[in-house]
Order: sequence, then C-alpha cells, then structure tokens
Amino acid sequence: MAKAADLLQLDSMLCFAVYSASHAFTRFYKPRLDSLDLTYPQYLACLVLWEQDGLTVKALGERLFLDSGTTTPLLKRLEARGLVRRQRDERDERQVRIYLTEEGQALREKALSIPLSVGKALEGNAEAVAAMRRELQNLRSMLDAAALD
Amino acid sequence: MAKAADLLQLDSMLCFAVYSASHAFTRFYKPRLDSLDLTYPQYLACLVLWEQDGLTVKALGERLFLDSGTTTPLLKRLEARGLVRRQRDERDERQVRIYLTEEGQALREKALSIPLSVGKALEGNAEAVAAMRRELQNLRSMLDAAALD
DNA sequence: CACGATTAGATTGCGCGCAACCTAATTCCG
DNA sequence: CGGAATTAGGTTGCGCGCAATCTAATCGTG
Repeated sequence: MAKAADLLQLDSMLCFAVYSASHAFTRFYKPRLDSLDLTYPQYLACLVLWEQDGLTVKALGERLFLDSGTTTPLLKRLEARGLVRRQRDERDERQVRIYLTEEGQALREKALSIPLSVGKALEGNAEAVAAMRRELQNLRSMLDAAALD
Repeated sequence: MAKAADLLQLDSMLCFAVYSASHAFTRFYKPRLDSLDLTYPQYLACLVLWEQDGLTVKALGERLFLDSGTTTPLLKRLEARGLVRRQRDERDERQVRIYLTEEGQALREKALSIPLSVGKALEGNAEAVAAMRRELQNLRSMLDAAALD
C-alpha cells in the first residue's frame, strides 16, 4: 500500500514525467530548429499560422494555451525576423491580426523535415505515440477543468 | 494517408500535447504551491531532497534533468528562503552539498496535501495515469538518446 | 446618447531553462 | 612532481510563461 512517504516520490509522479519529457522534446528540437533560426515556441506559433493565417493575437494564444504576456513579445520577435506582419484590425481596432510574410510562408517547406526527424526517433512506436497524444490531450483538459476549484 | 500538409498539424503532434499538458500541470499546481510559498521547480527540488538529503548540486540537477545554470540560482533562492543550507564538501571543494534546514524538513508535512489534490483531480484514472507515466519516462529516454544524432 | 463594464493587446517584474563562458579544484599521465 | 585535461559550480544573456496592471476600443444598459 502507498504510505505517506510514497506520496512524495518524484519518480512516481505523472507531473514530473510530463515536465521532464517536455524538456527532452525541447532539447531534441533545439538543433533541428537552429537551422530554421526558430525557438520551439516560435515554431509552434508558425505551425498555427501555417494552418490558418491572419489570426488575432488572442486566437493564436488560445490555440497554444498562452496569454498575451507571452504571445505579444514572441510575435514581435517573429516580426523583427521578417516572418510575420502585425496589423490592427480595421473593424475592431482592439485586435491585431498576424499575417505570414512570403518568407514566413516559405519557411514551411524547410520545416517539413522536423516531424520526419521526430518520426525517425520514435520509429516503431506509431500507435503508442498516437494513443499517448490523445491521453495527454485528455489530461490537459482534466487539469484545466480541475484548476478552477 | 498522411500528406505533407498533415505533417505540420499542431493537434496531431505529440510534442505539443506534452508541452501543453506540462503547462497545464504547472497552472494546476500554482495555487496549491502558493500556500507553501514554492514555485513548481522549487517543489521538485524539495521532493528530491526529501528523498535524499545532502546531495551535491550536480546530483540534484541530474535527478531533475537540469543544468547548473538553472539549479544554482534556484537553490540560492531556496537558501534565501531558509529551506536549505549550501555547504562546500570538505573532501572535494569543487562540490557544494545541499542540506535541508529544519524548516525545509518541516515543509514536507504541508506538501503531502498536494499529491492528494492531484489524485482527486485525476480520480478514477489511476491505472491510466501509471501507464502514461511509464510511457513518458520511456519517451524521455528515447528523445535524450536520439538527441545525440 | 452616455457611462460603466468588458475586451484586446501591451508592459513590467520575476523565475525558470539553457547556451556559452569563467574560475577553481581535482585528476591524469608523462 | 608538474602541467594538461577534466570536473563542479557559478555567471551572463536571452527567450519564454505568467501574474498583475495599464490603456484604448467596444459593448451593454438605462
């Protein structure tokens, strides 16, 4: 049975498994993203924009579960790098819409090699990977729901 | 079949599922850790020390997969808060050993409520949680191994 | 229409997380 | 023994990630 001592065992904790796997992913991506001159969160923002261009800052933040304190400076860095353009919405001037530049759109081709590299590293575990992804998505929504109590 | 377009779909990516679940955990822990006056990484460091006191900075960093640029300032903050003592090893003066103070040891009792709160949030998923944890540990080691290429 | 409430985005401050680099202590080897 | 190589820890710089706060634009209600 689980004693009080066991409750605080680092290696039995799901939170630490998620936390350390997340950092391992970032480390794995680092050298691959260096060749695109992107950080990992910047890469995620590009993924969102490659799927749907012209999103507002808020919509992009909701897609990544990040708030404006994170997204605003990140998008300004992408703008400084010439990958996106930030433009006030004319209908609602509170909103700022993010548009990929030609360079930003072109970067997509180079980015294709990255998921291939991940696929290679996790070769032979395709079903397990897909199942894990779904469980993690479920975990995230359970945690966000429970965070309100 | 997976086309090129699908390769870059955010919601099909394991990396993003891990990344966003990790942040969801941090958000979930935040209000619980506020009452202990600890950040999440500081809580992890305490978990390690509650298991084994007197570790070197390096050993503690290896346990958490963090380097000295992260652990040194984190441990200095725990020291400033009165939870740990940092002491040069007499045998090998390159090393600094970390010892819990009485206050640091006492905090352990208050921390017990936290895994209980997590257990409640994930109630009814105990086996799935344990399986996911093992898969994530495996994922982390696969990524760290593949990161070398 | 007017005015309080809400909303979008920006800003500041702080704690990670890591690369790059530095110093001091120890080890390795001729 | 003595100098090169290695190791532990610390420092700096930068990009997140988020709480708290601010401003400006829009909405909602009387």
